[in-house]
Amino acid sequence: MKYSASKENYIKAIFHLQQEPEQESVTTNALAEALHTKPASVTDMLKKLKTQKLLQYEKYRGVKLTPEGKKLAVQIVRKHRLWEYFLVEKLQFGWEEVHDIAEELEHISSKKLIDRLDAFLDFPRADPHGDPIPDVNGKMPSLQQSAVSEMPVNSSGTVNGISDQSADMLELLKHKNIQLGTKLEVKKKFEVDGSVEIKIRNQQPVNISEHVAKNLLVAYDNKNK
Amino acid sequence: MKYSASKENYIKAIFHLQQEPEQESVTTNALAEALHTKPASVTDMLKKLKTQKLLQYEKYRGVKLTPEGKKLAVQIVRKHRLWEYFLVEKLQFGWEEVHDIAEELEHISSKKLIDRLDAFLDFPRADPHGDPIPDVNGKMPSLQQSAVSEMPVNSSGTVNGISDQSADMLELLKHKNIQLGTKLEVKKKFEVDGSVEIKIRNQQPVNISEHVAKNLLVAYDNKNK
DNA sequence: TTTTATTTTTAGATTTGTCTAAATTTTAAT
DNA sequence: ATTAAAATTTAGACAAATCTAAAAATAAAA
Repeated sequence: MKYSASKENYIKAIFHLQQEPEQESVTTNALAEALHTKPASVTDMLKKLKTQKLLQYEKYRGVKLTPEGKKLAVQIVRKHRLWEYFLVEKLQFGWEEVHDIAEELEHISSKKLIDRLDAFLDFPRADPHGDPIPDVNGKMPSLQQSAVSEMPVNSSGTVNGISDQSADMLELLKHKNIQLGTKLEVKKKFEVDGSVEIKIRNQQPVNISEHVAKNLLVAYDNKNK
Repeated sequence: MKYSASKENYIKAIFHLQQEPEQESVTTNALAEALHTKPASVTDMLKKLKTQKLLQYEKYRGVKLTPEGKKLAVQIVRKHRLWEYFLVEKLQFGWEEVHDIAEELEHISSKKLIDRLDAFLDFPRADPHGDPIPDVNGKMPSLQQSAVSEMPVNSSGTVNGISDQSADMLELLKHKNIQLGTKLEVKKKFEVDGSVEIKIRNQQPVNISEHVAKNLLVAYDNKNK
């Protein structure tokens, strides 16, 4: 079955909103906001998606994906994240630039394309933002991921994401030579201000502030590149 | 300026039909056929594209791209062919499978993406079908390309395209171990039946029929991978 | 528990791209 | 030079996805 880009966007948005804890059913207004559209448009579309069995919807009662809808959502997320990984890893894009492009690429329909891309990229487990990439069967890898601030002294890991994607943050990281895939080791943690001293291979140890340490995500289990 | 996938398809189709020799202006029916749509729809669209200054159109008089329209067309062709090259070269697709996927990918809007892709692929000059890929500025490389049948004895070149894309032909080539990028040398030419004996590195010389020789295209000048 | 405010839905329009059927224009043929 | 055939355009409709404004339902507040 093939769905329009617009429908896929609705399914994806519902999926993401559903993830939020204790967020059983998704509200019309929330969807409208997420999709930069108007509540009336959302109602219209929900009715269409319901007839396609992608979601459960009772008027005024909010919406929930059916298993089928969820399956579709996961496939879209898979595409989105694989393309993001490709853009950063192979085409040298910055983490911050890839979202919008992936937003378009995720609607390319060929399943074979995406599976081949997956293999070409050597089956990455997380995208450049540190979010897990579902495998061919839609299974999400359980990432052993944590912020640098949570790591014990002398432990090491590989940068695989960053939660604060602000320009300032990226600027700082670039300056400190930290990027996706950078292997680092925690040398010292300062309780006073929450700052952390880290060492990157072949470089002098550097100090990062609490803010940075909390927003720099590291994988310490998976061979994520 | 951004145009819908549909509009881009019209522009591309007109561009290709225009290429045909002595084909000054393109006809409504020809366009309808090329786009698998109805003449009435074409008329409607031409009126819209005219107001956007992409083409010259007088009713009943056929249509021609303006310089602006041509520029757009070339950009689309560039995208299409680069993606095809990517699919074959990096994702191991067969020549015959890539067209439809590239047909979708060519509408992804980011110019930066396509320029990065170009660099990543090392600026290929021809797509898997042997058609030239326009460069960043829209300039078509002049390919020194010819059919194997036209090559002098003892000359060599690299397979960069094939005109007969039939399943049978591809089957035969696969069997003979000939693929995109294969380097070959012409050993002998038989006038009787037009067949040619060629040698591929590390292999015994093989004989190909006149038909194959005429449809197997080889680059003997450009470093086309 | 009324009343008020918020959320959601309906009704009716709009835009884009398409279609069929009928009318018009051009081209080809007698 | 007419007439017949082919190509093209117009007119009117339709599906998808969106919108605004108004109505209805639910939730919150007095």
